[in-house]
Amino acid sequence: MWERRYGFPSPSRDSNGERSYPAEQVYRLQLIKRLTDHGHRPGALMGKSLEDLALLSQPRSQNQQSGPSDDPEGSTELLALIKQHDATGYQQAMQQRLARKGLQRFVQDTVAPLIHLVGEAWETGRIEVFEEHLFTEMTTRLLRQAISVLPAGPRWPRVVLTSVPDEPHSLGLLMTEALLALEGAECIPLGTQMPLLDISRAARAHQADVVALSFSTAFPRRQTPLLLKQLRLALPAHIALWVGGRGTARLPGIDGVDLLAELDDVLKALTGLRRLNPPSQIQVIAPGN
Amino acid sequence: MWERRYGFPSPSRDSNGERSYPAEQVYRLQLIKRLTDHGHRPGALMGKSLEDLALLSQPRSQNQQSGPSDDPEGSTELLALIKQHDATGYQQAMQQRLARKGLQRFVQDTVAPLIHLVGEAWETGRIEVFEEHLFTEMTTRLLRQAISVLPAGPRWPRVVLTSVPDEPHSLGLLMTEALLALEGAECIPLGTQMPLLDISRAARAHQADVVALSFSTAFPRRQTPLLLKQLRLALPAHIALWVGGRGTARLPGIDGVDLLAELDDVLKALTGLRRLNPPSQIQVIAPGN
DNA sequence: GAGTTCATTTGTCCTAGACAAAACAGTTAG
DNA sequence: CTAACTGTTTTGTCTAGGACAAATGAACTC
Repeated sequence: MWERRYGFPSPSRDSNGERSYPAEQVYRLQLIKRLTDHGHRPGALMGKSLEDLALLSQPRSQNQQSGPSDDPEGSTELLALIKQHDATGYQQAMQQRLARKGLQRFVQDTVAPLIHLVGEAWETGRIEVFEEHLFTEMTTRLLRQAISVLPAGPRWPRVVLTSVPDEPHSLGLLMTEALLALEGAECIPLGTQMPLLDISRAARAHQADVVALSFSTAFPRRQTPLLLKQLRLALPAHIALWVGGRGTARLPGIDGVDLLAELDDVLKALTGLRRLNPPSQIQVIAPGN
Repeated sequence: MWERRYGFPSPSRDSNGERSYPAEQVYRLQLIKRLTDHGHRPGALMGKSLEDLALLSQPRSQNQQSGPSDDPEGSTELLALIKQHDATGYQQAMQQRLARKGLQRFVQDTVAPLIHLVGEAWETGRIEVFEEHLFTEMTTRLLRQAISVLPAGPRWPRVVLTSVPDEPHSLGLLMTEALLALEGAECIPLGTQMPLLDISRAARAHQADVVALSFSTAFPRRQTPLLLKQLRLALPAHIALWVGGRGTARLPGIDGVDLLAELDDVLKALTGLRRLNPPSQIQVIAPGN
């Protein structure tokens, strides 16, 4: 469509008349993809030169006035380990931080900023695909292990954690699970990419009090509101719907959907829910709403 | 295309002239999808009645003559726990089996058959999406934890584990990792869905001796051979390429690609590699081939 | 300065034609 | 009777341009 409409890209044709994209145009398209993901409009980008595009990519971290210690958690250091492909070193450095700070602060002050940093590096192409994968894998393992050693006990409320189709990112869910499990909630992690109807079925089957969804920045913002409305409709009224992740920034409010912009809001939402449905009501089905 | 060619599906149109598929046709399409995935051809299925389609789906477990104790590992029992949505019970039952049998036998005798059983249930629609997700999540956690407690030490060879784009299944990789890690190999798990060029980059960056890929039955068989040839070409000659999973059944042999049809073959391949490159050569770059 | 209306942008659907690769079937040779 | 070769059919995916609705941004009014 862009080819027809803007004259770019303009691929050559192979012997079968099929489009063949020169590496230069592919690179340009990758650049454009990054920029459109950040809100730039295709029509405005098509005419620009490679330099102009590169310029637009850069000045992202300009807005934040950086203090004397902009990176108190050593995220840069951790990222450096990843970029050296030192899986063991990374794991040890993270374990050390986890032991020093405790799980909650570790998640909020170390993991979350690091994920953000990696996301930024990803968007600007400063990190290789396999480096990002290694990071995700190692961090996932760390968090899973940290969660698995938490003490057992009576848990409430029951929270189903998952993401919608086309949203494969699981780290946000895992961080949330860590925070919730710490506070004594019962987490039912169902992986990512669950069709809407199945989310609803899962919530009923597991007698969940809450369904928590995560959206990354990469998720196509376009369809999010409709998606959430549909899910809210499919879900029984007494089950809360929590939605978080950077992909929910600047999302219009929806009735019956709790937007958790920051990780901190997860804990607030939990407190709020518990105030409304005091612990005496544990095991009561459908406490009303 | 099917609509144009076979007259099915024949969706109604909404007010915008866009196709709208009745639930019955969607169900029928799901049935057809399952059958084509198992080798049936679309043209032959289109004319059939719902009953005929259902009949074709059934007789899969017919071939194996079932002995008196067809399910010695209690897979059915474990699956039942999943279908009762009893995550805790499943986890405990698995932990118990793991403790009793040891990791290697656990993986080969319990996890692998169970994954197979779940896959079968999935293909015939006898398991809900969210049940399959819960199973995957719980099993993943189990295996990861089992791997993480293995003792450290000098490890060789270095094996990069990943899958190609459009192949999101990770349990096969995780089982392989468990077996390899047990035998003292150094595993570098890079998650799933890595573009070919990045697999090659990763292998170089991590100085891997082996790249191990996993293909599930759901992977489009069509493109597998070409994919593997391309990857083999992109990869340095001294790095072995191991390919496994049920998606590689009936795959034509490819030069320089080791087909591991069964989990057991992983261990054989490891032994073979070690015989060719004896441990004295540890740290030697590109031992020739 | 905030809300409403209009114009533009943009993604996604529509139809129909063509062809190459894969799968099958039939034939021939050992 | 098996195995390799050849021709035919099936099947997926590409091609082209047309249309329209939802999303976005700009201009206007209160």
